[in-house]
Amino acid sequence: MKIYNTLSRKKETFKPIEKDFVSLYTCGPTVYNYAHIGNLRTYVFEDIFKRTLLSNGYKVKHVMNITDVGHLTSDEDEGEDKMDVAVAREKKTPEEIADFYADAFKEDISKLNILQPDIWCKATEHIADMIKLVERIEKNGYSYVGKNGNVYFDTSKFANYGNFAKLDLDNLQSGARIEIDEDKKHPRDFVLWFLTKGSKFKGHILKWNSPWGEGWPGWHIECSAMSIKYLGENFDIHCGGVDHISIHHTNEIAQAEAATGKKWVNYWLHGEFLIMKQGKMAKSVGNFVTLKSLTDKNYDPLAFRYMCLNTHYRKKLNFDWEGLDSARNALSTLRENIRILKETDGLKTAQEKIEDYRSKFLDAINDDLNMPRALEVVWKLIREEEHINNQKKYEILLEFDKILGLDLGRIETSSKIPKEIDALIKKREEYRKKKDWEKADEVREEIRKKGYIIEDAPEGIRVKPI
RNA sequence: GGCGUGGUACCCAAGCAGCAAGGGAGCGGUCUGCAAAACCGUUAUGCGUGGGUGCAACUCCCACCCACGCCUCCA
Repeated sequence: MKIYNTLSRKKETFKPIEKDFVSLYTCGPTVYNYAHIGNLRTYVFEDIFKRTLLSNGYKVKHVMNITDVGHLTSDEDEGEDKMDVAVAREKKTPEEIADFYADAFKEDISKLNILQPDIWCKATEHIADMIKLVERIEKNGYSYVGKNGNVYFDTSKFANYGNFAKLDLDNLQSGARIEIDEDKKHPRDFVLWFLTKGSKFKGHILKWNSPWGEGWPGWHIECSAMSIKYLGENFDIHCGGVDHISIHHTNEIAQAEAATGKKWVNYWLHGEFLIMKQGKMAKSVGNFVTLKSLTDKNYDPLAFRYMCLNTHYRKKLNFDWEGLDSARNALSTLRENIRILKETDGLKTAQEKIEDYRSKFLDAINDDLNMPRALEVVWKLIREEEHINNQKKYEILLEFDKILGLDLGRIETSSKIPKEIDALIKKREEYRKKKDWEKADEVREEIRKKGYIIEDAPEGIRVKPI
């Protein structure tokens, strides 16, 4: 399969370090608030990627972190800690906040049919690993202690700093948007370990002892430390959002490689943003839409998943409600077709035709996860009239769904129809038998008002909640 | 100011040198007592604008316009 590697800015043929085995690290959520659908788009992309790896026969070891250490509102040694803000807002302990939002996150991804990682790792449970990594960096001479006592990474010592993000270091306007920190040798240096004592922000709750004094870890160190712990000093793939390329991942690479002295990650994949009319969605901007706000409006979470699949992961996705409606309708037609295929038979099967569809589908997903093209194959197969029988179509579509994750086999059952509605349906049937259409239509309208739609399909009556 | 991405029908969106995928919506039709669902047909001589290279350009090159992202925590 081919994937676009941010390291080379090219599509590359994927070759894992170990045959048939893939080590995968995906940047996880910060848990001081709900995830929004922009965050979730990235996890959907990563899920499609993981499912594609699995369908190519790889065993995948997937690690995802949970950032339950607060981030400062600025990467400098100032600003409030977001976790502390949540603590003040919700009057809970940091642990309670973190657990609450981590659970909410897991619920969200489960609703989106996203496969769980093999290992969840919480930052607060790996402070010792982070300290060890900072010590290695220190021992190798890549760090210094500022006047305020914070430990900084010395980017000038790391020869390839910024190559990953193609940063033009000479032309970066440091301080253009943020205050230059006097304690750093260079504005682009970043904190490995914050010291409580030196911090301008005094109310910080989470803190630990370290060789440099009591404090808390710099933001970037957690991913480096935990991924190395679970996947080794050199592993296959690291994923995240595009916003992380220039700072977070650039710094992670610097730290990890300064500590180990070897190449850290072979492939980097980044998902593009979901944006609204007024720009990107961000927790810090506060213009975010959660999955719950979708389900509150009776959208199937998988309609959002379909919406994500309709655009390539490296392209910005414009979110609006019309677009979500469009995805919902498409998914519903798709499911309806699957149901019909399951329940009916058709023409004779031409095996070579099936193989043709299968290979086109696999070509699409293996070409840097081209899901719009994969969906095209799905629709063409659905509407294929000539050569493939319905049972075969049904089988192969469910096979495709192992990657799409749209739960296409799900059938909107009539099983939970209340007795009251059931009685009305019987009543309507009686009118229909007598050809009293007026009365029958009245009953249909009554059923509709109670929230159900009746369809007189050729094979019988179907009832669906609206 | 620097770096980057993108502008394809009413909307979303593939394609990226050789007859412009797919979905949604609209319209017309088949089916139906009527609906609904489903299906069929239909909607870009055109791919932001202006130049250039090529037998051939949405696809390559140059300029310009517009939008968005990153350079600050952020998916």
